[in-house]
Amino acid sequence: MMNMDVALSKAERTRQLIIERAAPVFNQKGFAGTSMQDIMAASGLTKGGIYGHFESKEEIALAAFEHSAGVITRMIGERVASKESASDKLKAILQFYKTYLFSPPVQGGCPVLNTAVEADDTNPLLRASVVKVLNRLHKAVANIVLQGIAGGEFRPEADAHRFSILFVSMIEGGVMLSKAYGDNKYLNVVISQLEHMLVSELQI
Amino acid sequence: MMNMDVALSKAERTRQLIIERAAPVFNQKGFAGTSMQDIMAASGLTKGGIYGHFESKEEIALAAFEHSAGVITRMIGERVASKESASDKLKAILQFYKTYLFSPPVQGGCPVLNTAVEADDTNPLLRASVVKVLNRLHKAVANIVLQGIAGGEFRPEADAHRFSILFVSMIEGGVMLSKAYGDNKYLNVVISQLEHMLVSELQI
DNA sequence: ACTAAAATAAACCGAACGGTCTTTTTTAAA
DNA sequence: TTTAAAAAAGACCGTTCGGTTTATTTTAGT
Repeated sequence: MMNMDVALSKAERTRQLIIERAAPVFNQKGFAGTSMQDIMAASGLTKGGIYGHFESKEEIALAAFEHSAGVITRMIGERVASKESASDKLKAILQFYKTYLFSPPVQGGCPVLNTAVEADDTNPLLRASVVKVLNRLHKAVANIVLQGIAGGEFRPEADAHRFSILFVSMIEGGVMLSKAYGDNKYLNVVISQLEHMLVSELQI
Repeated sequence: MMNMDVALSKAERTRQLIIERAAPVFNQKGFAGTSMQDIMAASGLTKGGIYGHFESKEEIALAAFEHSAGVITRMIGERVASKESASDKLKAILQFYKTYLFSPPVQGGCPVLNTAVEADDTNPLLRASVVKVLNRLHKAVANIVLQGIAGGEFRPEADAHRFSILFVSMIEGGVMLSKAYGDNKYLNVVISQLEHMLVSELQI
């Protein structure tokens, strides 16, 4: 048996490959719209190979969504960490979403939006996973606002929780419109409004 | 053959029944997630009966989406028509969405959001239909703003097109969050912000 | 009441579905 | 280099898929 401490085992690497290859497929076609054939084609493995690593299609979808969400969360985290001020951090998130549709981290648009909309009435496990990611996102934004308040950069009476709800709603709404129209304009309008609100509602 | 002028033919009534019964199913499960079995169960007809009125599952989905969108468009239209001032008209739309998730006109949330998200990468026909509905919605909102400007109610420099983009994005984003969380709070925050923007950005 | 047409039921189609099982191949420690 | 275990292939499972076809029932004008 191979060394488990040094690196990923073959099985773990293959599992990861399946997840990475399946993620954009699920993100484009959805859970119901993606077949095992699609995952076979994307991963280059046969059914036997895939089911050696996962118990069900749903387990793959769950792992794929968490992977996609992780990619985005990490990219946002990097951009946020690279900025000092709270307003620069928020602007960095907005900048990230500006390039979202042209060069998407995971093909198919925003996995949170896609999965939330498909899963809310049909798949409790996926929905629960979406809620977890949304909570992370909300907390991240709210924490930046709170940091801005604590640092004297934002008004003390600013409502961090409320702002983060607007922040996320507007971005996801803008992503939906821009994807539907195939035109970045809608997302850009929303982002520029958020940049405006940053100044008019938060900044001292 | 029966009289075609007086009323809907049996065929037309049955076709309508299939559409009405299929609409909430498609809106909850999506196109890929809805099977002909589901439509058979919802309509009370067998496959043969259904396929006498439609050529394919896609044709039913298209008609169902247009029906769902029509229901909502009509409800909004009524509420808008019942108000005189532009700001009352916009407020009426917001009020309509406030009760959206508790008593949805079509089960499963917003058909525009649901269909846009599912169809954008997978179903050009459905996507085109979504874009049509979105255009109607945008024009309706923008026209109200323009009417408000013309009537001296809103500032002359108000950007109607831009406002309608924000209006739609925010509502749809709020609907997505509230549906995902199963909590109206998110949509309510977004709506109250839009009510605020109505005053602070449009009103003289 | 008769009848032709319209509407529906129900059996049926091949293909694709998610998932399993057995065999073969690959892997890596001894 | 051998060997036992792990991984993957590929045939196979019953079921369900969207859709068709044919037989039966219902409809409504005469």
